[in-house]
Amino acid sequence: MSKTGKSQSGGLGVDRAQMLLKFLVERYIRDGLPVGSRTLAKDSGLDLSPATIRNVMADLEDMGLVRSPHTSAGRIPTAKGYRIFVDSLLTIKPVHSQEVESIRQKLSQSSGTDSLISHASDMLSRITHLAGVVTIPRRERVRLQHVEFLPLSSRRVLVILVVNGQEVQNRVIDTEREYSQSELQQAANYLNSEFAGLELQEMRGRLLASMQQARDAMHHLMQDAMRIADQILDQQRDDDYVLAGQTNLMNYAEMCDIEKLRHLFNAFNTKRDILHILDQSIHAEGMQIFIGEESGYQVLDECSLVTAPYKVDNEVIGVLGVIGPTRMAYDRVIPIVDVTAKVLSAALRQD
Amino acid sequence: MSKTGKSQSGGLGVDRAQMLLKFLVERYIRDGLPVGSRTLAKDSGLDLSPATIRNVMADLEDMGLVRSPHTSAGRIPTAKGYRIFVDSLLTIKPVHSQEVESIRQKLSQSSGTDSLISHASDMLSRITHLAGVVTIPRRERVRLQHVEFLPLSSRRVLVILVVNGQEVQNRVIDTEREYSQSELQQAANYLNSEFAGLELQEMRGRLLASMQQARDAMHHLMQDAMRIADQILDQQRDDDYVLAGQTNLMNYAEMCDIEKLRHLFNAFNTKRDILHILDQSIHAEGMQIFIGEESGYQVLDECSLVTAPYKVDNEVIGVLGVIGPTRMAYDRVIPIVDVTAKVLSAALRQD
DNA sequence: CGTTAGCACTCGCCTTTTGTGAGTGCCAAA
DNA sequence: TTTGGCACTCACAAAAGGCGAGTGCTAACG
Repeated sequence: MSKTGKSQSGGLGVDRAQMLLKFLVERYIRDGLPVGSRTLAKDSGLDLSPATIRNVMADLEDMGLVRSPHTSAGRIPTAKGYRIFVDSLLTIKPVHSQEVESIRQKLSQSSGTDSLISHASDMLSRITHLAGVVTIPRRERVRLQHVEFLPLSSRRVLVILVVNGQEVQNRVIDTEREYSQSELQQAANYLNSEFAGLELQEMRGRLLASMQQARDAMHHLMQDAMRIADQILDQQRDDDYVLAGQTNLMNYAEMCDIEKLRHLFNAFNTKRDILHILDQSIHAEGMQIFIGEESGYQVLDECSLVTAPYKVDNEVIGVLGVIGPTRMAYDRVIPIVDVTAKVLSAALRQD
Repeated sequence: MSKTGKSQSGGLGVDRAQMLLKFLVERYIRDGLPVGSRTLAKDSGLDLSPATIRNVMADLEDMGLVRSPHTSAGRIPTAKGYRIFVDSLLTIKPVHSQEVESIRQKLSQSSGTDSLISHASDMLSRITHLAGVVTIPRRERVRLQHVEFLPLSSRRVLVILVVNGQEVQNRVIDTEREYSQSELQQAANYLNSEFAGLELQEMRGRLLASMQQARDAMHHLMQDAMRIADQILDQQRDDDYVLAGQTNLMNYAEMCDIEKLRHLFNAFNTKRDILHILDQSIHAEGMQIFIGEESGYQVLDECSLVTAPYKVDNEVIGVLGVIGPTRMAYDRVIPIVDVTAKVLSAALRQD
């Protein structure tokens, strides 16, 4: 009845419902308490009586955008309600310039990819008071810069690979036969002169080809080196993330349930599920927001995840974001995540 | 009165009090509930009436070994009570052989110091159901094996140091002037031939001496290299630990207080305080047990820490242990920590 | 027809009350 | 020295009551 009435009232009526939803969500985010019709009537700015509001609320409830925790409490937004709010009602708050500056400063003064990542995560958690998460960058193109073989014992060789400018990867391999120092040197020289600057995958191909032609003495060592390259490519795949400020999450009332918190923290440690969700955002072009149950993962019930990809050379190489209660200040968090991604991208470029 | 009475009763009386304390602590550890005189009378094996027990309890309370949470509850051990219990009453339970085996297996199949450490931590937490902690090994003697300079850009050089067999450290330095590839090569050769096999500190000394004599062209680069060596020594100092199974702590009733838990977790993240306590155990010769307030750190109230040092070549290079509620199963935990330290030591030796 | 006031009703939450039982301390007797 | 007895103390749980915010519905109003 009232539903049809509302839809018949044309654009204005819908607008009013949306205004009220917006106000309700904002209020609930602010106070964490169910919002009643009286509050809405008084503070929404619209000149309506509580009774009218109640009718609108009934409509919103029918649409599945709000719900009452119990008979005589106000309404709180559902995941669907948050969705509408975030997608079309949200007024983004500009980031405080001193916050941007502090991020920039922190990231500019940190050297090395690793510390960059962990500082980014830290800044995210500190500014938003939520948990910050940044995936370890995964470069599709792993470019060999330099390789070094170092004999450890008779049949063990330490392989050091410098890739992508300044990342150092190292691994011990057990060789099939003993190599002399000069042999190792020779092999390294060969690889460096032939393949420096190439991507690991390409190097792999060429190495295979050249080995088929000339089955030289280095054959086995080269094969081992290739195995290493493969391993590095593999390792690249099952990557990792850095989390900061988990403890922030303990401050929120909705997290008072210790059992829930435990599961969430377990998920953080296990990493698998979280990585899976983050993976979804790495392939999306822009920011992504997962609200509560939407993520499909039980542990993230009542939690939202705001993510933004970061890139180098216009290529997405990782995702960062924050995890917090569904009831987070999206208007502040979204731009902060956005700007952090940009600053991190910039910092990585000149790195 | 009764106190003098007890001490006059000679050895037997004291024994009885100790027996009762032991039983009380064991029972409290098992159930987590205050233990009353009736329970003690019924299950302690001693043939005494509750009233007698009460007298003994009053004595123990006077000595500060037990206390009542409130007027009409049983007694629970104080930190001092736990101390006596652990120091002189505890009957150690042998470690289940399959547990030792699982530790050994896990550690033997992990390659590299880092994974060894984190697996050790993981096993500790898994077997004890508490939080496991293992410090990153700090070798007093950092022995240079090989050094490599790699030009990144005009004034940036990547320094790769291989130390202690297979550990690779790398750092980027900004140089004062531009060095050619051959200059870098030359410098590396010099360092490798002169200092390979020496400890960093000794190298530092000799380098200083030789630089005073011959102020050669490499002067600055050498200085930079020395700075790196220093940094590595420094970094060695303010080291780090690996924590596993924090979430286990959430299972314990005494941790239901979210505020307390938050502080504890914060301490884990900050690392400073925890490191400080662990530092104390690294200089002690054997196992160490910190009970509750004894540690002197507020956050570890109601928590105990059981640690054991681990060594390589008879030199202590780190500490491992578990953190849990004061009310932990010391009889099981202590030997587990002990054996894990031994297994880790063994695994590191052949590494 | 949308909007509003009025009203009965619901229900979470807080406080108070009350009962219960485990456990104590003390005393006097064995 | 040990024990039984007894009065007493409290934490804890369940029950009861009051409060108040908020709802849904209905009927009246412009």
